Amino acid sequence: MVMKTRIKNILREKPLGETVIICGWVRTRRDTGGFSFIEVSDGSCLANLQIIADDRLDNYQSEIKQLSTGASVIIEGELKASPAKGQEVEVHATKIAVVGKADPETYPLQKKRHSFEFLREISHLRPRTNALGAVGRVRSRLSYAVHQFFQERGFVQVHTPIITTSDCEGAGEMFQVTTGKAGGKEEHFFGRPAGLTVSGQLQAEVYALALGDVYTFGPTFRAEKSNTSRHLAEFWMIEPEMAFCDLQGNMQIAEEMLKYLLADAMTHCPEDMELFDKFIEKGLLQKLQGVTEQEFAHITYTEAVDRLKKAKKQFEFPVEWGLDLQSEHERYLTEEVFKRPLTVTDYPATIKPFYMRVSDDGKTVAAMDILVPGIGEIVGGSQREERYDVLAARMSGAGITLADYQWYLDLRLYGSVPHAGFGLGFERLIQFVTGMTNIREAIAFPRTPGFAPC
RNA sequence: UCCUCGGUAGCUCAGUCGGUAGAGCAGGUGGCUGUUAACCACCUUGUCGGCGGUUCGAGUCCGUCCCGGGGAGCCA
Repeated sequence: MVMKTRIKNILREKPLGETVIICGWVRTRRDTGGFSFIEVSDGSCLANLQIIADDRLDNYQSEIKQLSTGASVIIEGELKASPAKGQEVEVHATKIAVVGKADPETYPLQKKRHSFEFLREISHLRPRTNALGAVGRVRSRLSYAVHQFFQERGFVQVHTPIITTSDCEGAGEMFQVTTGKAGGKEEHFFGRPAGLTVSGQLQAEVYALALGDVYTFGPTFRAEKSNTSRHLAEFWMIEPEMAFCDLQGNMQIAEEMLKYLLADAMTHCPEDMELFDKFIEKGLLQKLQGVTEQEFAHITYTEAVDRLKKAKKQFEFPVEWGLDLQSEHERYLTEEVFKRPLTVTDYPATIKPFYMRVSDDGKTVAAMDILVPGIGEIVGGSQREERYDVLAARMSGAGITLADYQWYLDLRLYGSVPHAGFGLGFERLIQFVTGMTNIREAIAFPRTPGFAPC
């Protein structure tokens, strides 16, 4: 194995005069007289490294001058200060090995800008572009920051099951899991119908009532035929669950976490974030900076309904206490009224799932949604119903067979405590942080109805 | 799933009243001693999304299906 130096480190440390070995992919080649400029990316950072290759290289005519976008190379050379504008340093190659060619007649990626729609058709090649590569790095960093945030605060990560026999009411359609031996006497492998999880919440509650503060961070599946810029059939969700915690505490940790993650991306991925700010969403950095500095707005559902009723704006859908807020209503509130993240709490019990805690008024539940400009709902959570009888009644009302969820009810039978939690859509967070308008750019391999090419 | 706008060269797109298809970029060849989406000259590229219909004739009109964008519902 070669002792490669990553371009990120070269650009940070700039070890002038030293011999370095770069392993990467050609982005572009420019010839001029007796030598060529080759820009190489190795994925470690946004920036390319400029390589000077001249005709003293024994394969200059035979291979170097044929190098095209996408080809893989191993380059050995001396790092020198660059005399021209555009880059501080460059490598004067003493040896260039062409590892893998990329036929320019058929290689789909060109030097110019491609539409994201086109890049989606080549999801196996699109991380080689500046924008998707940057998303990949930021996503990785944010994934790390999620763990860091919770671990710093003593939360324990729980790996909740991917295959489950419990539906989480109100969380959409489940994909069914079978052995594939259809026809004849198909038996349920797990003894009863099973599916891919739509949420780890119910199981996270089990561990919260044992370990205190826990979180899950894993894939989630929804068999909804949703075809929008903010829905995926397979997505990642962060779900903290906290024992001895009420709605207030829940709101606090959610706001703290969002701000922590935004700040982390700006601190640790400055070049990538600058790319988004420049080419994807103008003013992105200012927006994110503002979010980290300001307190989130907070209103109750009832106040939201009042505001919407008094609004001069004409809405397509009716506003009435008891009806759920529509997208247009949420967007109006967060984008036009408050112009910052907005937490809406205390929704009518009739429009929220059984597990949310019924408030003293008997009409509302201790629910919270965090709405964000441009995306809408990014967090959905609640204080959970910890009273056995109230929960059982709510479940029966929702048409749930109590016996199937006795394990969930047991949590209220033995040492029940007030507890709360929420779900944060990881891809929606990535959208918000990168400015990507379509969620299909926020995940490496998006799965949507009719689309799962590899 | 519904509404709406699209699908034309490898990519981005133009194509008038129905008369048989074009531009930029990419790619190829040659030129250029420091380029930066390099530059200059020349050259190549088409199942006009699929199927069916109307017509002497369809990229263009009609039907239908597939795919994509935007919006909605569901939600994270």
